Amino acid sequence: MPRNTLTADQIVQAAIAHLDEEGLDGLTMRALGKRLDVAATAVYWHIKTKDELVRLAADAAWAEVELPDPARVGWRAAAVRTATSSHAMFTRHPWMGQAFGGYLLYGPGKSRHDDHLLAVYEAAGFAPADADRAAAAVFTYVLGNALAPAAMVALNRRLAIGGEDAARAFAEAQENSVAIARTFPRLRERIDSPAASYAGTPEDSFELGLTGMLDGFQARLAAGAER
Amino acid sequence: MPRNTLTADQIVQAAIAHLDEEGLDGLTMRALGKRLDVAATAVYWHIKTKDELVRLAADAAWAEVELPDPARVGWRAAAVRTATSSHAMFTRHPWMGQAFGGYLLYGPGKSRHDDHLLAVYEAAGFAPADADRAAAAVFTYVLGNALAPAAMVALNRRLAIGGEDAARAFAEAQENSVAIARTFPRLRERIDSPAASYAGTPEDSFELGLTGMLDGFQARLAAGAER
DNA sequence: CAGTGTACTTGCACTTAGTTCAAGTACGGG
DNA sequence: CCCGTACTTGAACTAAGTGCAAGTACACTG
Repeated sequence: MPRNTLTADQIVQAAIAHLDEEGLDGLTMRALGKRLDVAATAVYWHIKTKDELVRLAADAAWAEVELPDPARVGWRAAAVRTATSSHAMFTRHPWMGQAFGGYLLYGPGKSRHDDHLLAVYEAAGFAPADADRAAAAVFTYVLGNALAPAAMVALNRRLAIGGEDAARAFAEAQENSVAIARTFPRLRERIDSPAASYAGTPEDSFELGLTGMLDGFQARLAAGAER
Repeated sequence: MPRNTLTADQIVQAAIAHLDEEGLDGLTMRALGKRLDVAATAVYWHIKTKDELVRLAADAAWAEVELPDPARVGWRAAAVRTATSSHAMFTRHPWMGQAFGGYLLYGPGKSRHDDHLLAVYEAAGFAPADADRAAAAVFTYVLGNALAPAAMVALNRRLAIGGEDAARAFAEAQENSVAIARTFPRLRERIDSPAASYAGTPEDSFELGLTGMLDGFQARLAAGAER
């Protein structure tokens, strides 16, 4: 093995730094090569494609997020902290807001966030379906907020996705369009399992998450509080 | 003026059809030209760039959304309908989930959704700050959910944004990262106006929107309802 | 110490996609 | 019949992802 040799980890760290500084569009293989003082194509020995590189960078970025213990701080505080720390991660790495769209579905076990968020509500004694909906609602709220900084970066820029088998993926997307719950590994497990006791449809999840929010607003309205 | 001539509207309609069928990545100028039975570069006489074309397509797609009258159906029903119809639009046009990130900031007065959503809560008698937060929370919830179908399309694909002046946009993005409220024209107007009575910070908006949701969940938890 | 295989690294080149531009073309008006 | 305006075209430039054949350097073996 040569001595001063590239490693996949070096590449991922350099990619994160580059993404943070230049944004998702700033990450070109040639630019990354320049940063590593290496030919652009040298990266391809260690990493299959640019997509995989971004995914690895996203994995590494998620690992930075500190997740609270719901048993110690209570479910409300845990939910808020989970949401805010995740949001802080999105703020620190704005490219994640864009990349996470694809990252969501890169496979189960990749993100600790979904499992943890669900556990928060389960620990509080929510009925399974309600825990699912609450976790999904909070996460999509964070994700929606995370898109704001990403949108600012995207201002006056170009957004593009590329790949093959568009028609099939498209059909699948429409079929599952409302089912963000399915994109969380443990929720998917529960939903797809034959023994699952999950009774709600994806539409239920969306509607009830929304009405859950409205209940909260109504309480504030009733209290007439101008905070 | 020649007889069988392209129009900007024809191009936009073709672009929407193409985006719906092939996704954001499927829209290449050459493919669009083929669909219009015209050279790819003919489009450039009518439309400045591909970015502008996507923006025009997004404008046209938003125009399809039916928005309810809060005075007639009540604010809760109006909020749900606004959210669901907007979500349906994102489902019908999954590329919007990606494109909207940039679309959000293309300028004020482009989307009816934000104004309408705010009006819903104002009509219900919410305090201004609470109305802002509720509108922002609901919208980000929809937006987060909308990202799920987009994510499915993005599966195994590539996400990229391109453009210039990255550093400045990036700094601006970080500064305003939590302020999704600012991305809504009327909210921005209220926040930036010297006479504004809006007292909350963007962080307040995020935290209070979140706790508003949690209040709703708590009510459901207390009711012990397994719906 | 010489040889050899493995683990990289490199430059070249191919491809796709956005965009520009000089050169056309067609149609309405005079 | 001519001419100008309003388009349309094909060639070409650029940037970026990626494959490939060829090279290089290090560790290990004998």
